[in-house]
Amino acid sequence: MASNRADLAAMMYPVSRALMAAELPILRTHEISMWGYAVLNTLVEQPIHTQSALAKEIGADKTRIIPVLDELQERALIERTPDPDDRRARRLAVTDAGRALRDAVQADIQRGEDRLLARIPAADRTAFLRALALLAELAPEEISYLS
Amino acid sequence: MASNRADLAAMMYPVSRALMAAELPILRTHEISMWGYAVLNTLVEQPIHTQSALAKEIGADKTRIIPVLDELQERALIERTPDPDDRRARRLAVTDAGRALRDAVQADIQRGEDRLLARIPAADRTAFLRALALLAELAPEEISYLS
DNA sequence: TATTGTTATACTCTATAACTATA
DNA sequence: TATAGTTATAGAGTATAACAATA
Repeated sequence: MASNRADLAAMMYPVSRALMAAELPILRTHEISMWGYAVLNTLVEQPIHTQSALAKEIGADKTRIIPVLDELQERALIERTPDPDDRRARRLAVTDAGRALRDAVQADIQRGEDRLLARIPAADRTAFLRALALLAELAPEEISYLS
Repeated sequence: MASNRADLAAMMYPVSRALMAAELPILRTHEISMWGYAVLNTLVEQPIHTQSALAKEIGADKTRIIPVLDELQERALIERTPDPDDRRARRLAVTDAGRALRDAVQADIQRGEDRLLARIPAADRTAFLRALALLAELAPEEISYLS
């Protein structure tokens, strides 16, 4: 199968680092951090019932997102409401302002990404995005070379 | 263009993290670090005339690869020879043993990767690899959303 | 006994500063 | 004055341990 290609990780990791770096100026313009944006992006899909679940969803440690959630809440971009069914937990939901901010950020980011994707021949571009989406939907545990 | 897709970085970064994590057990088996493997991979392509150039090539700081080079040299996987034309510099080249090790490691890694790639429909797979290789060959500076 | 959220702490990785020797 | 290689140090980012409240 492999016709003398470079390792996948060796190709993908530097590219994804560069993609993240390219997002930073945009995020700064909107005064939000990478983790903050990741949280908004996740909560836009659906509210989440515990902070632990959110942390797991975005691949972060539960202790690491606490300052992020604190700031998002202060800025009224998310709501943390005590769960009446489990008084330990705090339900998380994005506010209208949070949704608007994430939409604005994403529009800027994807505008830049589209210019980059334009370098890929149209015939390959959709297949690339389809394959990438497929890989991204795999659970991390499914990406293993053992067994 | 974008038909409601996730951000590129949001898709690629977790995947590349998982790919790197999947390599670790293989690297451990061959008793080499990720950076050590990256160095061998680069030197297999061509010898390099300064450590700074090597560091830049693999996206590392020049101070960070020194212990890596020390160990590779101790294990006779690379050679560091003083450059007669510039006595500050040390030319870097992979040895036969180094080349053999990198070939063995790469075979193991790509065997695992091929199993992963098999999940992608064949019609998309080659286009995916072609597009990924194209992005990987861009200089990091070319991946920018400004201008 | 286990889990949620939290704080404080330790650890890892990475970049910066400062040095010697050459150019 | 600038660069190659090196060392030691500082910083950012991340994970671990321990705690109170609740299940």
